[in-house]
Amino acid sequence: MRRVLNATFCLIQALDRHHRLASEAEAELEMLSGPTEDYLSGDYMNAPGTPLRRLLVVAGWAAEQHTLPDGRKQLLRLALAGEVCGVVGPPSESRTQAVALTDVTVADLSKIAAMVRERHADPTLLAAWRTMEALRQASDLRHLVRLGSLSALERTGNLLLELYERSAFAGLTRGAAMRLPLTQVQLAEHLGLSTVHANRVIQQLRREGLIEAQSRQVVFRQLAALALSSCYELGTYPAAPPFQSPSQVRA
Amino acid sequence: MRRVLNATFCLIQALDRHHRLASEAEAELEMLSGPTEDYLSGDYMNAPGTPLRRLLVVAGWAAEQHTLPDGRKQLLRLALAGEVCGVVGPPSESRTQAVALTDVTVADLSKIAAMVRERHADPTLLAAWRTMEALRQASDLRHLVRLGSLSALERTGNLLLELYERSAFAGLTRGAAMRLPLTQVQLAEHLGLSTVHANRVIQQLRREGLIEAQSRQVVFRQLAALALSSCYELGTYPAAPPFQSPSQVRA
DNA sequence: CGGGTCGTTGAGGTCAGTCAAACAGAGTGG
DNA sequence: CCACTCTGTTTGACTGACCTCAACGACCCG
Repeated sequence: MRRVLNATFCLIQALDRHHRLASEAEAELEMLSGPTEDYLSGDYMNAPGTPLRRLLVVAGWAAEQHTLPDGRKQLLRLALAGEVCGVVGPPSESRTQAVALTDVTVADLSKIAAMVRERHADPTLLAAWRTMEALRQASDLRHLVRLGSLSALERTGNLLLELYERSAFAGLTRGAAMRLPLTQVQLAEHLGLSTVHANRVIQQLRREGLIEAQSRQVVFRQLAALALSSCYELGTYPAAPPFQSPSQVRA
Repeated sequence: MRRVLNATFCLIQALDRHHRLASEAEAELEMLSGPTEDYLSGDYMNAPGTPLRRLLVVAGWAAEQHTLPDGRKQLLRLALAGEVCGVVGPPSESRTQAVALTDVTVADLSKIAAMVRERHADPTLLAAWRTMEALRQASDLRHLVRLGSLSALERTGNLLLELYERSAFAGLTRGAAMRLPLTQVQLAEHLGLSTVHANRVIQQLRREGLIEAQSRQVVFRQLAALALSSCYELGTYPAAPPFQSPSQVRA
């Protein structure tokens, strides 16, 4: 019971950050939000063969993963707390799965997504939902640029900065510090690098004094310098969250 | 006047392929579709600083292009006739522009997009629109996999095959032949390769007897073999168009 | 203690980028 | 008609970024 409340609350929080919700919208969300599900790091979160559901990440990190016939894996989109995981087009190829990158708690948004699609939702909810999707799309495009045009070093710094801004938006940073519970293997799979090379790149960022990285946490030492050398435009992401109530307490 | 009709007709055709339109939907489209615009190869199609409009490509090829501070360019999404160009998230960074890859005729879909967003549209139109957007998203993800996980050779073959299926869907192929009016420079910018290497890769595909490429046209000699060696899953794209009236006459 | 994952390091190979130059075709102007 | 330019393709030689293979250390947990 506690969990259901948490999911609803987290969802309202997340959407409200994108667009101020009317109380009617909050009521709708409370009615429709289902129970949460827990997964362990590495678990697949969709039944094999079924199309991906839309899952709100309540706590932890998740991603969509594409597996090639020969076993190569590509992490397509990372989703941190407050973001949505598991939206793909209709081909819904069986090679694409939603996977838990850490131990994770998620909530199924299928019903809400359907409601939004059918337009039976509060206008403020629609607006928030749309903004959220637009941001996700922008994030996709940024990653296309990363993979297509940037060197390994730029790519890595660039991604870290985006994750930092997204974390900040979700109220998950403290100063220049950000939790980053991903393994280097996972980072490499997202960045299109070998794990060995990803490791070396991270070390170089450290050596150059741009970041400190240790025990699932990254501290940015020179944000502006890193942004410059990584071709990242700071401030692109909607800035600081409007205001954060003492909410985001860890479950 | 002739042109306006063409744009409307092309739009109806394109949407109808995704989801059978009711006649009410067609009426709505006829009311809202604006005049077409012509651009020359290389032109930017949005006024600088303004957010990208949604443009239906009536004839020719277009793309969204991201330019890095140091001048590197990345073609994000290709749009061929019947597809939409110019959708990006709200950051709408000034570095992203809609560009004509060939001489091109487009129609502004802003009004229709707004109508769809506000839900004042026929249900079949909404469904068609949604399917179209989903396909575009799926295409984005495929390209992420290409750039992140595939070698230059696989990447190129894979892209060609996707373009082939998309062309076929739009009724623009004849047998195993497809028009491909892109320069190798443009292909390279989309594939994240140098033009020199893109050229060598294309030659290798030719040498291996997988394709014939010449004068803006590609002929696939061994579709299945190419798909296998390029990690492309044939048939992922909605198959042949329902039926093509003698419509797609070149303007 | 053994076995697991994760991070780290070294040596060597290869894929793909850079630089440079030459060639082909289309359009232009004399 | 022939230079002439411009864009696009092609080729060669060289360089370097990144990958592969392999092994090792740190840490956690049973």
